[in-house]
Amino acid sequence: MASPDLPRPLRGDARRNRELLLDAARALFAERGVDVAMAEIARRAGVSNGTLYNRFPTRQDLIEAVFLDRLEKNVELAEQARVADDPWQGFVDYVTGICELQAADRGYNEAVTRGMTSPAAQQLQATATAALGDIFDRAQRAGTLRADTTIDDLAFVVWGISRTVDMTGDHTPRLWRRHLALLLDGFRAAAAHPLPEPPLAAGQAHQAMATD
Amino acid sequence: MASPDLPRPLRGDARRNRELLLDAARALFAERGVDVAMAEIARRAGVSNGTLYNRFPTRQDLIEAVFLDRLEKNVELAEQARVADDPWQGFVDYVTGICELQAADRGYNEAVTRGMTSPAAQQLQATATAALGDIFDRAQRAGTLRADTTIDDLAFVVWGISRTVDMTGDHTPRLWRRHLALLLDGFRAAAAHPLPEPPLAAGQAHQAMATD
DNA sequence: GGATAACATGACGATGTCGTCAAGTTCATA
DNA sequence: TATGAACTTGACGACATCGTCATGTTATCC
Repeated sequence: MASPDLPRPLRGDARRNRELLLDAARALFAERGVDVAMAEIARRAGVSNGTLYNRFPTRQDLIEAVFLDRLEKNVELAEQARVADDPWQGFVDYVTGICELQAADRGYNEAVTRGMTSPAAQQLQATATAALGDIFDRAQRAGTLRADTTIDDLAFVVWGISRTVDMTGDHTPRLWRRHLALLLDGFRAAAAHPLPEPPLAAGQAHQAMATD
Repeated sequence: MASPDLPRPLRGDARRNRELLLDAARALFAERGVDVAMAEIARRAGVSNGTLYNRFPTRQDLIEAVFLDRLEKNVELAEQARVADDPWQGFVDYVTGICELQAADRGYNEAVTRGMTSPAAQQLQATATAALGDIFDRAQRAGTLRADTTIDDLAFVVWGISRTVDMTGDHTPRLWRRHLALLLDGFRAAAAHPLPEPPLAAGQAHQAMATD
């Protein structure tokens, strides 16, 4: 049957409209979050809402298409941090990097929270998780990162910083760095006091915070 | 002329319906947040939506009526912590207490975030803020709480924990205590590394996090 | 340059929420 | 117990968003 399951390529106008929609969605997601009205995205892109639904049948499809490159950026950050000269500095740089992604785009954290289910996204997340494991191991073996933490504890950082960005981003756009500095001091081995609860199990963390 | 500006007392049935509405709203706010549909609150209370709007013309009125007693609880926690034997323990107890309030009631943090504008609420917030100032001073003078933090930095704790509760409360209801422990370790003087940004100005913090 | 599949359009019905109001009912007072 | 004010009711119009679909248009291929 000569059927390679490749989807046939889009027609020229359809491809152009797809790009216009992605641009519009990217901008609106960044400033107002991923729950903006679909009709508004279409209007901003200069196409009808019918076209929007033709290209992206569900909001989730649109979200995943928009944020795939942010996931790639995330992986890139992790790869750099994994080979940093100073293990602790690598850890700090990575964490700071993903927080910067969030500070720059209100929709990013919402998208990751919702979960990215496309195969491409899953793959990137797996890669980032693996690299993050190395980053953690190195920093813990160096004795700077406290030994009783897990990569799943980074969910606290991501969640907390995104909330601070939501609350203060408009008015004091750099304040989240203060929040992060306080949090990071709590991750130092020198600061360690016993933790009262076990960390999130790996599966739960993945479900809840995806990869970043 | 002979006009004490006291509002006349409600009629018996109206008073009863008011209580039914408050009970219904309290329960729904706690489990689903303060944005539940007004009609659903009325239905749960067993009255018509018209009655709901008669008693509480705006959602904000209802929210403030529901959460006033939580603010009182907050003040109570602060008064206790202010006279604790160990200043650091007092600080920890207070912070843990307000986090417990949030963990028990999804609506509480939303309500405070939105701001409580009634005179009674404002007064309670002012009292709590004053007590919190003392708690901070004592713990800093004792040398356990790092000196470069401000009461406004507690906003980070409140915001972060509420987010963690939102994300994990259903599945791992005690996990937020781990998050809090990590945060508190970052507030210890022994852990202090320089902070990159100045704290929120007092006015902004009040606006943003109210009193807790 | 014509035929056809791919695509775009925007009006539409469905759904959910809000706050109001005219009409009916109940409480409180004398 | 009768009267008027206080209160309750639930239907209603306004609004916003969603996803669909019949119709009209455009690109692509022979």
